[in-house]
Amino acid sequence: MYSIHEVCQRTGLSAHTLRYYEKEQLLPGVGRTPGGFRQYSEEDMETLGMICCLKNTGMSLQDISRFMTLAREGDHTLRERCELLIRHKETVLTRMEEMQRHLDKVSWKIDFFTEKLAEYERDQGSSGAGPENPGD
Amino acid sequence: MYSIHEVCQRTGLSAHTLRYYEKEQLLPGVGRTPGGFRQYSEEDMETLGMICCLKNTGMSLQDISRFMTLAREGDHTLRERCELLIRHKETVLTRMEEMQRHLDKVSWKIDFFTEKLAEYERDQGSSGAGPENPGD
DNA sequence: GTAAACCTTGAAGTTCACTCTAAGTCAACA
DNA sequence: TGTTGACTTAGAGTGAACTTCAAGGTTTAC
Repeated sequence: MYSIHEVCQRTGLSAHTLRYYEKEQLLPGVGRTPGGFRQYSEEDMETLGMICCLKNTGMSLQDISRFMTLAREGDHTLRERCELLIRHKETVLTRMEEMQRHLDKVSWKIDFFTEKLAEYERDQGSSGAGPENPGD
Repeated sequence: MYSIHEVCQRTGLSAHTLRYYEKEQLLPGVGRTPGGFRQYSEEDMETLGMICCLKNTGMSLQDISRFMTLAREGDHTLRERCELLIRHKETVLTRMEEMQRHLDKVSWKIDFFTEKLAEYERDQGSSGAGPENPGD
């Protein structure tokens, strides 16, 4: 059993965020001490691991909530969850390929700017104050 | 010269978004017809290309706005812009590597769920209504 | 036993990137 | 000349994912 503070340290999520996730049905029904403090079980920690996994690959909290609702319904939703994960993986792969293409464009721009910069500094050097280390 | 409608078609951005970008200083000073309608020049289109390039690689509109302000200041900001782009590229590469790691985790989860599903369906098949194609 | 640190709740506030609304203007066509 | 329909503006609204606040209850260390 872990306090909210321990869970923060293990997951990197803030206490605020953990309470928010509970409210939003991503991880409902977390246990309480007699005093009313949250107590996370080993199973809760595993669920949180899955939540972070999905969140880190860009799934919306709403979709994660739906996935977790299915998980709570039991093994008869295994096929649905499996298919959902496979579709999600494909989405992420597509997104990464797109990102690579966009990044290629940024690389071209860098080449273009580097060339333009070299030209500009050559002009500055010949007509202006001169290079800082002429005899280097 | 392009009307806002033509720019929408060429960039995939909505008219609302184009006006918003103008207001937010990403692309200020777009020309007007005598009647007050926006007229985008060839140069504006190039700037928009750069904006989309940065946006598509996840740069915030605030940072894009800063970049565009530098661009308007002239060639003496070339070095700064070049360095900025290089740093951005590194950030994106790091983000993509992280994403790949997170995606690997999703893949493991899929394997795990696939196995669990096979087990579950085997159990269902032996104790329940039986497979749908017993003689296949 | 009391003070400081930490927890609880519900609700309001924040940031980002749009997106929509209202009220009015402009252009093209019958 | 009138009527569509696309354009203009300022400003309000939206949704996602938190984040902060206020007011109070619980633990723990001295």
